[in-house]
Parts: sequence; structure tokens; C-alpha cells
Amino acid sequence: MSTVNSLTAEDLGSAAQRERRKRILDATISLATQGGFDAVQMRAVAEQADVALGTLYRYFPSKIHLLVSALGREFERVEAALRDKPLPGDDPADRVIYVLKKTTRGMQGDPHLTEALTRAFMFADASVQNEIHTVGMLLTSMLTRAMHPGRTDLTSDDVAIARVLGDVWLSALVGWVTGRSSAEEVSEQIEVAVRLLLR
Amino acid sequence: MSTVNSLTAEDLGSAAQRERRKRILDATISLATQGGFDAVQMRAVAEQADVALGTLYRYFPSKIHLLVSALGREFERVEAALRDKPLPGDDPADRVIYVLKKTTRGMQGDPHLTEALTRAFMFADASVQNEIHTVGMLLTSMLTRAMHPGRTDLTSDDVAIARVLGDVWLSALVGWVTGRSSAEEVSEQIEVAVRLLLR
DNA sequence: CGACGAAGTGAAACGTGTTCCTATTATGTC
DNA sequence: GACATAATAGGAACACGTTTCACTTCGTCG
Repeated sequence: MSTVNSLTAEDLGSAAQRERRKRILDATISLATQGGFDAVQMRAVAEQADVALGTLYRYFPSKIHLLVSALGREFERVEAALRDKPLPGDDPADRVIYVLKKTTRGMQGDPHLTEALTRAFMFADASVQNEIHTVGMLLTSMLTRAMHPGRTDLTSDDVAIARVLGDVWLSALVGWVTGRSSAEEVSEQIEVAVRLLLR
Repeated sequence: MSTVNSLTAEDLGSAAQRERRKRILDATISLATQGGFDAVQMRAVAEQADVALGTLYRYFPSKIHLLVSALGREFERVEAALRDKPLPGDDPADRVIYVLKKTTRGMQGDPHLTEALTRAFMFADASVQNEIHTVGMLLTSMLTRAMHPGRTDLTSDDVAIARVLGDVWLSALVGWVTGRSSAEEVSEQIEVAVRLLLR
């Protein structure tokens, strides 16, 4: 494999290494929360994580890898939190709207963090494929579960709809992050897309 | 107005200035075509456009402004080319697919250029609002025209659908640019979205 | 024509992502 | 415990976007 990858938690043998990785991601989230994309400076991350710059680059080969990995970890938390409880809402549309809006509200509560993670996600190129794929799968599976809780045999249309909804949600988020649309507009865009797609 | 803006063609009084602006955008497109986002280096653009670096920054306050402005100019060309001829296809779905696929094919013929412009569009923040807005309007109007040629009274659903389609198209393009999906997958994503939305 | 302000030039300098190199420290093996 | 290997620290150096500044050129007005 010639792709440059971030070291995942499983790759790391020793507890000290997992601990280092965690400190790095914590520092990333902390800096991103305070000042957004620009505040996540590699030297600052290294210092706050108490790690040398070279070590940081050994764990994450670029700032983008670092931020997308952090996004992945956050998304896993969200997905895990949603996985267990049953979702409110009587039909797929209601449940999907619930999930997307709840997630959106969560992100809007942390504008800087959201800005940093979204920008990174959008700027990522092919070398970040793995990390991106992780996030994409989590998003799709959150949406399909909301559409059909507990169902394992999804039609290709189900998956296609989930994908389109994911696209719309991401675009809306980018619009919000970049100051082009308000929180209400994001909400509305999601509702409209859901209404158009889930009947 | 406190926003930092690119100088638009209309702002520029003298012919020499319009000429400079054109040279800058030409150089941008040329470099982007050869080597993509990374190859569009501000010093290189300035040199190729035969303009001082400071002047380049006076015309376009950042690399992102520069690239999004270039995207706007390219989009205007495409939109103008489509505006006049009648579109093939008997129903809205066929015509929308025609427009999106034709545009997509055009962009895929110039992978580096597409990569550069798409990355810039996705990375743009609030300070690029105006330039982004131009592009967004062109895209929406291309799509609504494809849906209902010649119609002026569009329903809010028409606009909403066009917007969702635009989102899907952009996401698909980002996926392609970043090596996550193939040209066929982009095609397919578009068709699926159109099929789901236009009935 | 001459003066004055705006626009353009050229080059230096700064900030931050990234790379590289050497010395030091952990880690695992016999 | 001694050694080989890998991982980390520490820091210099490089690349490119961006800023700054002193100077020159251009266009316009009196």
C-alpha cells in the first residue's frame, strides 16, 4: 500500500502510543474549539499534546489527516450515542429530520470546531481516502438506521436516498460554516430535501 | 461594506486594467489546467500575467478569491453556451441529466483545472460570499431552465429541487476530484438523484 | 506644463505547513 | 544486562500564501 495513512488506534501497539494519539486528538479538538481551522497549528498541537513536531507528523501525515481523523472520532461518539436509543418519530422522514437536526444543533453549538472539521473534510484529497470513508460510512449508516431502524436488508434506493440526504446536509453545513446561510436556512434545507425524497 | 472583494470587471475603469484582470485570470486557468490547485502559486500567476505580486493581491485579495473568480468566469461561459440552444430531452429529468452530464464531462476533460476550482470553491469562507453567490446563482438558473425552459414563474419546489440537485452534483464532483469516486459513479449519483427528485 | 494621488513595481520579510537531520530514549531480543 | 532497532525529541530549514514598504509610473486636474 502506497497511500499515506494516519496511524489508527488499532495500529498502535503500546499503551503509551495510544495515549499519545489520544493526547494529539484531544489537543486538536481543543484548539479547533477555541479558534477554528486556523487555530489548529501543527506546532501548537504538538506542544499542547506534549509531543515533538516530528512525532505529530509520524502519527498524522498532514493537518488535514489530523482534522479528518478528529472528525471521525467525534462522529463515532455521535453515532454511538444514537445507536442504542430508539429514535423518536413515527415515519422515516420524521426520524431522519430528528437525527440530522440534532446533529446539526450539536455542531452549531461549537461553531469553531465545526468550521475546522468541515473545512478539513471538504479540502481533503485522495490521500485522506480512508479517513473520509470512515466518516462517510458513519453518516450513511446513521441515516439508513433512522429511515429503517433495525432493518438489515436495505434496498438500493434506501442507500441512494441516504446518500443524497448526506450530500445535502454537507452542502448545507458548508454554507453555514462559510457564513452563506443561517442556522434556520440549514434546518429548512434539510426539511425540504427530506420532504422531497421520503414519501 | 467591510468585506474584502475581488475587483470585478465592471469596477475597473481603464482598458489597461480590464486587460490586466483578464491576463491574471488567464494565467490562473492556465496554471490550474497544467498542475491543479497546488500549481496555482501566487508568484507564478503574477509572473505569467506579467504583473507584480502586489498588484495581483490588489485585484484578488487571496488565492481563493482568485480561483473562485476564475470559476465564475468559466461558469459564465458554460451557462452562456447553454442558454441559447434548446436542450434535448422530452421531460425535465432528461434535460437536467443532459445539462449536468455535459457539464461534468466538460470538467472531467480538464481534471487539474476542475480540481483547482472545486477545491477553492469548497474551501472558500465568508469573505468570498459574493463570488460564491455568483456561481451558485448560475448553477441554479442552469438547472431550473433545464427543468422548465422559458418558464419564468418557478414554484418554490422547483427552486428547492434545483438546489438539492446542485448540492448532489457538487458533492459528487468533490468525490471525483478527491479520488473517492469514478466518473461513472458521478454519472450514476446524478441520475439517481434526478430520478428520485423529478417525477 | 507641473503637481498630486492612485495604481503598479520589486523585493524583502513574516507565518505556518511540511521536511529533514541528529541526538536521545524506549522497546524488544538474546 | 547488553545490544539492535525503532520511536521520540528538538530544532533548523524550506515552500508558499500573505503583508509591507519604498520607489516609480500613470492619469487627471488646475
